[in-house]
Amino acid sequence: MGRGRVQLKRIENKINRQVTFSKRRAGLLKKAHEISVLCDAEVALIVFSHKGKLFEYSSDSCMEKILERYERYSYAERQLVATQPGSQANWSMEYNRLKAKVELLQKNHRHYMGENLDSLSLKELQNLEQQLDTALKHIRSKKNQLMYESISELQRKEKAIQEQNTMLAKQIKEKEKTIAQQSQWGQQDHGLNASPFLLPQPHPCLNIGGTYQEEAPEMRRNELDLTLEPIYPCNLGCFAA
Amino acid sequence: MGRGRVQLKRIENKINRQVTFSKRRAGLLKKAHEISVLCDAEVALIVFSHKGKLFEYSSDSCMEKILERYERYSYAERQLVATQPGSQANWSMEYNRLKAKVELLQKNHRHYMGENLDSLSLKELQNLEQQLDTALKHIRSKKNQLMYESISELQRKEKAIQEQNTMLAKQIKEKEKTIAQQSQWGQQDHGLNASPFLLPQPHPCLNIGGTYQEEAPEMRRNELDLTLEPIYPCNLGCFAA
DNA sequence: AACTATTTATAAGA
DNA sequence: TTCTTATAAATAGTT
Repeated sequence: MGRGRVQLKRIENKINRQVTFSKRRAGLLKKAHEISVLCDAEVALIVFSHKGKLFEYSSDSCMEKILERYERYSYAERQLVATQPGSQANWSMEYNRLKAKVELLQKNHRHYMGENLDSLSLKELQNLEQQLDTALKHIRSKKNQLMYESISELQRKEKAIQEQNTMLAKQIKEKEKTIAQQSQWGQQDHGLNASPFLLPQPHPCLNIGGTYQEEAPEMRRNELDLTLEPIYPCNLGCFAA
Repeated sequence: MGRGRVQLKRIENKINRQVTFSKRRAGLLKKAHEISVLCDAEVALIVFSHKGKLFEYSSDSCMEKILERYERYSYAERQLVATQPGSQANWSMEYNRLKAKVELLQKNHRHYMGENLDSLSLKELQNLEQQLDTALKHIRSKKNQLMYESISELQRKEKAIQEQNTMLAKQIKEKEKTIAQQSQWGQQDHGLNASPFLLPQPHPCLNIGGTYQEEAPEMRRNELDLTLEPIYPCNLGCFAA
């Protein structure tokens, strides 16, 4: 794409290569992100430049999680390190123990993901089903709780702001009244700027009748923005230990 | 790129999402390959579809190599392991890596069990919910499959036994006929116990008309005992270490 | 699985 | 490096 057709071979000009790398890298990362969002896929992308610099992208679940899932999938089982003599014996044992643990956990995890079910009996499947069902209930309950909390919090804030608005509007009315009275009395006093708390925001309220003030909260409730997350997912910082 | 501008958000239509995934995946893999060739870069790309299918690309040096390089890079970056003297450095690093893996897996597992949900964000909860939902569907599908197989097997057996019954009943009728004939002819022969294949079970069939024989399999199909499992679920033997 | 009207990506130039 | 622009590629919607 660009002014000329491009041959699929290493760009020999160093500058050109660097520039192309820069541009295409950006494009590649962008596309990786797009497919992950559009198609709800889990994507991990790792790029080492010719000079060895690392660039990476991973969709919301963090890189380590994805790589782990990958390793589970393509188990190019690495050979267990042969037991070694002397002081390393303990290490080796401990290491193997951990490794077995990991394998067991991964196997279970696969089952919890609904994968590799062929090895399970009907009974085991029933157990698994029940467990996941329970888990799902907990998760949904927690999710609902969070959402309700968000809504409550937003409503609380909204109410507070609304009250502030009302108060400010009242202040303005009083000021206007005072001004009107002063005008009636034909006095030349300059009281226009004597309102120290007057903020710019409340101005629109001047045009609002009393009943609209009542309706506003209901009207706005349906417009609450529940997109609590930023558009660009950031890594969860897992696996930091 | 295409006939319409595209919003960067999950495509809700399942068919559309699948098609787009297919197309964009091809594009992404192609671009990954191009940048690796054009710019002499090392690229690893892992994509899990929404359904959990794996697609991957890695430039000439194989995936495992790149992932290893990645882990080395990111571990070095985080200065996870204090540099240790002598030959134990590698062991220690590897050991800690595994340990972290175990912790991560255990944490995940708890989430999959619907526990320790307080640390999760709304978005993470949503992801988890969806994943469990999918898993549950797979599990239930597998369970149903097993149950249907059980039913088929039982029906097959039932039919075989029924046929045997019919045959035996026929034999008995013939014997009775013979006996009746012998009686008619006034012979005193004791042929009552002369039927070596007579079993106690088939007796009820003697009272059954020919048409009922046809209906019986259908009638009984609904009485199949499907309580194949004991009520008490047992653990899957996970994580005994 | 093909077909296109469009949008995007990007090579080359500044 | 960054911006611009002409053009190649990718792809969304359609058939």
